[in-house]
Amino acid sequence: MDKTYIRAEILRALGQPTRLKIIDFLRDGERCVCEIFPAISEEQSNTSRHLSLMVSSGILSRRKEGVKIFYAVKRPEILTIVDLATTIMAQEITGRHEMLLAA
Amino acid sequence: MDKTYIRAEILRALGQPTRLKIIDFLRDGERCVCEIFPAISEEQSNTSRHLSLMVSSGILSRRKEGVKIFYAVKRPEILTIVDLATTIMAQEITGRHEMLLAA
DNA sequence: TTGTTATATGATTGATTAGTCATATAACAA
DNA sequence: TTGTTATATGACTAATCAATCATATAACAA
Repeated sequence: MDKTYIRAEILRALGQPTRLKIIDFLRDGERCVCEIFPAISEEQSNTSRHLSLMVSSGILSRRKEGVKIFYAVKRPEILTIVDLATTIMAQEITGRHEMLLAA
Repeated sequence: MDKTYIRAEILRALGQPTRLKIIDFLRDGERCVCEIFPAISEEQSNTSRHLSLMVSSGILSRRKEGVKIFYAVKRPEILTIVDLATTIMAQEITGRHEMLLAA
């Protein structure tokens, strides 16, 4: 129940390439596993594990409909965080580029 | 140079309890290692490793002054991300609480 | 019922990680 | 010079992680 630990868990859940690919794919709305894993070119079982991890970290929501399970980004703040990471990445790349030019 | 991988690296650097404690301590401005490690109750060597990791991930900046090395949060977006994670955590806790009440 | 599709999970492997202890380096003071 | 303080790093360990393969479960169709 440590708050630092819970915050870290949320951010750690976002900090993995396969999971980021899933989140990017879910930007347009909910999708079932059968749509997600071919879209990100990962195995079904691996995709399923990452989806479960993100549900238990509070990143994704899960909805069952017949045989299919639909996943969606649970809160808009998630996408804001990912977008801010993109901003930081862009600034880093610019910065490193300028360092190279100056050298 | 994969962009998904770089974004993941930034978020992963934020998603660890000891590193979150460091970032929280650096909210008020730059601090040297000798101030940081007692404040977060971690070993000097462990703290130094986490600081180096965050510098190479683009999270912190490093400034040398005599014997001391001062670290600071490199970009305001970093703190925004951490604050959003706190918001998500609060919503998660509220949600789980309501589920308990409803059960 | 049997077959098919969608998803989850046990068992395993190799890689990465956080943390510790001891030591190295570097800057400055006396 | 010697001593002291601040920081970084090599070597190591135990724990966690991502990915894979095979298999289990669950829902529905024929």
